[in-house]
Amino acid sequence: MSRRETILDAALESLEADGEVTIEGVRGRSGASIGSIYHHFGDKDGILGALYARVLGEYQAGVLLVLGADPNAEDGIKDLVRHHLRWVERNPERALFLLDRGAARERAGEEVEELNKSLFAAVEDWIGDQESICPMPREVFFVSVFGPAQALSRSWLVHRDGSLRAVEDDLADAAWRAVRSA
Amino acid sequence: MSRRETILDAALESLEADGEVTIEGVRGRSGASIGSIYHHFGDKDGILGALYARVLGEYQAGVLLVLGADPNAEDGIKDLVRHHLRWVERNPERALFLLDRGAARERAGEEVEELNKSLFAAVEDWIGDQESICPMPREVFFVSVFGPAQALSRSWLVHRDGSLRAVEDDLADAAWRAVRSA
Amino acid sequence: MSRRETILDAALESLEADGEVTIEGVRGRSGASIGSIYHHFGDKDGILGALYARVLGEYQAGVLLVLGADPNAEDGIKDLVRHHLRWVERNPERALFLLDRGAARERAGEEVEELNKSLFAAVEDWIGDQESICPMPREVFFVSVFGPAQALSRSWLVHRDGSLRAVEDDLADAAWRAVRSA
Amino acid sequence: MSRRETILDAALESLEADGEVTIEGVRGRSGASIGSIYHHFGDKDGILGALYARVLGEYQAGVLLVLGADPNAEDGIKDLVRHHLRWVERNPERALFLLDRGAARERAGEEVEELNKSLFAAVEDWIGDQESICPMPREVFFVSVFGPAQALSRSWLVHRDGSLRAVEDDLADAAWRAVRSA
DNA sequence: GATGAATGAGCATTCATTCAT
DNA sequence: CATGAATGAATGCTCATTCAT
Repeated sequence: MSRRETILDAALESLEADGEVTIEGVRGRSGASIGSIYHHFGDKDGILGALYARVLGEYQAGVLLVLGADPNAEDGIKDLVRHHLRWVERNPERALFLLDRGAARERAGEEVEELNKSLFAAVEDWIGDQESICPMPREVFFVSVFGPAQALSRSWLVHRDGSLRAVEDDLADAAWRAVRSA
Repeated sequence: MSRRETILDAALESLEADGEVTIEGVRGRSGASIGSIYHHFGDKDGILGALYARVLGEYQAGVLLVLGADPNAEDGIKDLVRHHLRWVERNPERALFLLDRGAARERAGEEVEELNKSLFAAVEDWIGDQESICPMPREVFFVSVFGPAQALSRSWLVHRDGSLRAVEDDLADAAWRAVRSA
Repeated sequence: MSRRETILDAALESLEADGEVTIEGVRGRSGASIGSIYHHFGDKDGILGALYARVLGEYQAGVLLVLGADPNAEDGIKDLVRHHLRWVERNPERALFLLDRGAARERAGEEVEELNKSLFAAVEDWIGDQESICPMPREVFFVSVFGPAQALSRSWLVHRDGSLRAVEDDLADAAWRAVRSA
Repeated sequence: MSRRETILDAALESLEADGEVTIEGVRGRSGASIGSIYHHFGDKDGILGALYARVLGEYQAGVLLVLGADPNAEDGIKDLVRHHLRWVERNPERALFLLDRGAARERAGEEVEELNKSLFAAVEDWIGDQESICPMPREVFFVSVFGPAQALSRSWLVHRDGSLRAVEDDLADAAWRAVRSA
């Protein structure tokens, strides 16, 4: 594995262990020198950006897996919501990172743009012009499907009581109602 | 105005100006000494908590105003969504603070509990057992109504391009579809 | 002695011992904490500026002493040159600091302005409209008197071979010739 | 152009652009690798020394040009002063480098020794035993001619207000007075 | 000759917090 | 209630230099 990857792994470990990423944490866990870290990432934002891209990629891989099964509209929407909740519950620190770091996203730049673009494309490809989906602006569609799950995830990430499983069907149903036609 | 209020005002100014709250920033803007600040708030979390309570109170006052008109279910839900989007657009820094500081909420403790409790009560009072609302767990209802608006707000707060006005009706419609019965 | 003065003393010690001023050096020698240093001076430039003002003040005190004797033009000019060379030889590190830190002067700001202003005033007060001084722009007068001594000092500060005493009379004579009338 | 020259050019660009020379700056501007830079110059002082020699050579070339016209003592002295001021005004960054880096001169070693030796020789060759020059130690003669111009240049380099042209005749006159006999 | 990944000591700075007056 | 000097752990970052390929 390349040094760059090793450092990024260490950054992820830092995130999971400490809830934040510090250069010292990355150095200690990666075994790389400070200089080497800066050689590969420029500055801390460089690490955060690369990390954001990686974690986002992992999350989106799950989304693409859902779509890969080519479900009908209702099943797809509901599965997306369930996938979101389960991924958050299994990866709480990564979820917090993705949810909180609007800033890191900026720096991630191109790579994240690419990821989002291809995800959007995949989703729209899947929905196509299904009549069962109520026509609405794209961003409204996205936040209608994922917004409630994100809000619930955020709340759970802070309190961590109970399991998101208990409400995933209710939330999936609500998301489907929000976007279905008629 | 009491010293305590003056300091809290300064904290808010700091937040709007710097996007964050530091003791030094509050000191400079309030004219109070560091010692005085600690005397009144104990520690930084004390300030953040009080600030959270104040800003949340401002936001909720708008919500209560919407409910005060005692609208029917559909109009109420849609107005809540519109109110959310408009408040965010008018108060971007406060919105960011409310959206990002799940942590501050913890420390705000009692005061915020009270606020939320009375808001929840007001909302449930208003909804009552209206048949036009699909039965679902309370938290699912809340995130279904506010979650999409929050997600869209967050995205807008990062990019700030265009106006949220353009999509508020679409979003209000979707929220209503999500929670209405059949 | 005030903490501020103690820190400034330590900065001077650092300068003499290491030829440069570092925060760590000042901390170690002053016994003050890093925080205290920053409390009093804001940042490193703040220390450098204050130090510049202090050292400049020391140097100028000697100049004022020369003028205080109210010598005639020729003796005064020559004494100023000799004072310069002797002060440099006795205070090589401070001289280097004064000679090299055009930058620090900037930050010293007001205090240095005051010092220079009052020195200029004292010098012009002394020269008055003596006919034995050739009329010339003020800055030309100053660099004609001090410039050669500064250039020689700088060279000596780098090599430190021999003593400046050996040439002080020649230099004093040349300075006098440069500014005397006819 | 040889790699060595390319690197030296880049160092000069770095100097003019950043006011300092860093390996990274040189690398970026030269296109050479870090390893290559070290291969050619040994260490940073090696670059600084070579740069010092080059810039000094450029400056001295102008001096030699003045002397090449074989002027009488008065015209020569005055032209040297004027040449100095004009060169500084046209090459402020190089002038700062030459004026400030007594240290670099050390490391420049032989090459600079040669340059200075031949310049000194040229100057003494020109002055010869002209009776119009007041007898004085060589170093006193040099600083009497160039010292005031250097001091004025240094001041101008910091503030950069106005033009040195305005005082060049006054300064040339003063320099001539300083070294002429009787 | 050329490359660039790796090194790590060293540096300035931030900031929440304490406490004697 | 108010003041502000003092604290010091922690952080991000720079930069000359080495060396295996």
